[in-house]
Amino acid sequence: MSPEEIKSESNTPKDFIREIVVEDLKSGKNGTRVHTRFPPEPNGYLHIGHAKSISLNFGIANEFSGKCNLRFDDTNPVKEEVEYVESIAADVKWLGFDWEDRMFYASDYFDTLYKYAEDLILKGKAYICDLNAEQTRLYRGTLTEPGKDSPFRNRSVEENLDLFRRMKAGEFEEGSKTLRAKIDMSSPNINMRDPVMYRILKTEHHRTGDVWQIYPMYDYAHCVSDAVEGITHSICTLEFEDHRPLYDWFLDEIQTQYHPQQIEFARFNLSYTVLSKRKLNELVQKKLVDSWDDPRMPTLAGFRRRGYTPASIRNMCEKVGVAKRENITDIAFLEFSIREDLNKHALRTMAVLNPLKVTITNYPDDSTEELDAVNNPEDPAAGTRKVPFSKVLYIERDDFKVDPPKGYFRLFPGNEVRLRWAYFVKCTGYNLDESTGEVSEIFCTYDPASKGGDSPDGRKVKGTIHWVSAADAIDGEVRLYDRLFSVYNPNDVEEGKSYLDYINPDSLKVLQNCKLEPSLTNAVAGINYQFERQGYFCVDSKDSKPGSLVFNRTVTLRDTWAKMENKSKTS
RNA sequence: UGCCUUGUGGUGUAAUUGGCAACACGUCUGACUCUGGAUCAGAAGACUUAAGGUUCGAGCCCUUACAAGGCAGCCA
Repeated sequence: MSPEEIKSESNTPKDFIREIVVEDLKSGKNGTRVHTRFPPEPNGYLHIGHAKSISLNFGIANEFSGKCNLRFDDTNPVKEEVEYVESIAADVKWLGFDWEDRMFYASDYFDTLYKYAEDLILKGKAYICDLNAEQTRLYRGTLTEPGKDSPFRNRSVEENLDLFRRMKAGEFEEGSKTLRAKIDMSSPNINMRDPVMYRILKTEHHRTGDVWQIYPMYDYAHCVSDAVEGITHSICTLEFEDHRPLYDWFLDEIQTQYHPQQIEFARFNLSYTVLSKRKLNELVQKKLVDSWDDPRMPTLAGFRRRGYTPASIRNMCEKVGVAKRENITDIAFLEFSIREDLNKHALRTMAVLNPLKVTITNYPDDSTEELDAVNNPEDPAAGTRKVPFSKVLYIERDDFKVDPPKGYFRLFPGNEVRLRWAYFVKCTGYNLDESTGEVSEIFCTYDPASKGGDSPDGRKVKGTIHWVSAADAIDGEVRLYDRLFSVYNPNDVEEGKSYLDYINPDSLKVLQNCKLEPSLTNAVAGINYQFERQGYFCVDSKDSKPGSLVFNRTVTLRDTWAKMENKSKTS
């Protein structure tokens, strides 16, 4: 990108990180390079919070003709597994980002890290400490009191080097020794109080197997990994702000060729859900959801199974912006984003979720006809399809009322509505189920002249409802998903309660024997459909089988009628 | 009670060397409509945490408060 382009770009509003990048490009700090990285620890599945970090890092690289690496921060073998690296890579790819040939691991640099550690020892900037974990904590001091020097702080370089090599060789027990940076035990920044660089861990590593007995800590490994990869801007979340002086200290002491700049931004939070790995894990462990990819989970796997598109997630991340203040993004942003995308792209179909039988009394008994239905009014290129019509149909139970409330303009005795893409029908009567008192079926007459959905006499109807031919319908299961929690911020609840007390009991409703239009027979996972007037749905990738289809509701359509009803109920 | 960071409509973000607080979501009207969807038009909603100060003029600069978040793993 030329300086002129950078200049003109800088007129449009930018977040503070992109501003820094632009400034660095102008000053030539890193030449013309922009190089970021997304550095997940492979100890869990990616969630929507990671999506923001991913689109920030890859997005910046793309915008400035730079590069973004995928790097697994795998310095703690006791928590990390290959299963996670695979799912993480798949999720990043699904989101639509490409690390090309740059998938790296912090463990790729274990040799380098070790060598630099010896250099630091040689410089007298690191020492082997025999304090155990408990003692280390005591010596560290507190937030308000300075720490005390470790009694091992002044070992000779020779002794330190010897001990470190023997640590590496596996001569010592776990927890018996650490390598520490020699900085300042009285620093007001606790991270600078001789932080541990290496600990002894006799656990097999998912990539390096059992060759290492010692593993580097995050603070040491991360900055060096960034430097080795030539990262220019190392973007992380706010809780690492206090670590920045340490990040810089290591790189200054080691004198790496590159010295990336760490920049912190506020992590993403979403209303009506939780995003901590611990809490998400607890939901799975306690079987409050069925797995990590349960469509109610805010994991990328969950959103994917729910029917969210990568574009909708990327768009939301962009719109939400990036800053340094605590925030909770309303899930309405995400819902807007998915509706915006699906409205343009989803194929319209008709599906009756709670069927009510309708007999068209003046329609010939054994006749069926094929009517043309538009696949997507937003996209003429999507074409049309045929839908079978016959004497007996199903309509949505909610679309008929014996006693319609004010403003209701669907079916009720004496009222005429349009069956979408079919005919005008007028309700002439209904039967009640004697035991329950519920409407069991209704009767209508149709106007043959209104075929296709318009009456030649110019007569208008207020309501249009969806329907499906009883003889041609296929049965299917439909899972209606809603927000997982019933409160805006489940992380901040009444004293004595936990987020688990606020799980939305109606987050999942399963409907059996829904009646779907026959064109849905061959529906497959990965395609988004709109069930007209209801919402967007997709085939469940796990439980759906040909012949016994299962659909997930991604999100409802906006429903201003429901809003009006709710308002009159509460007022 | 130490250090770091952050306070702008309900929510998320803007405001270019100090110059009428902008945009999006949400909310509310109305129009249109073969989806009570979409679309279109419009409205309401913030004296920018508070109090001082500098200035012709402060969301922006300076004080001092207050509030929120983070930090005492051999986690990341």
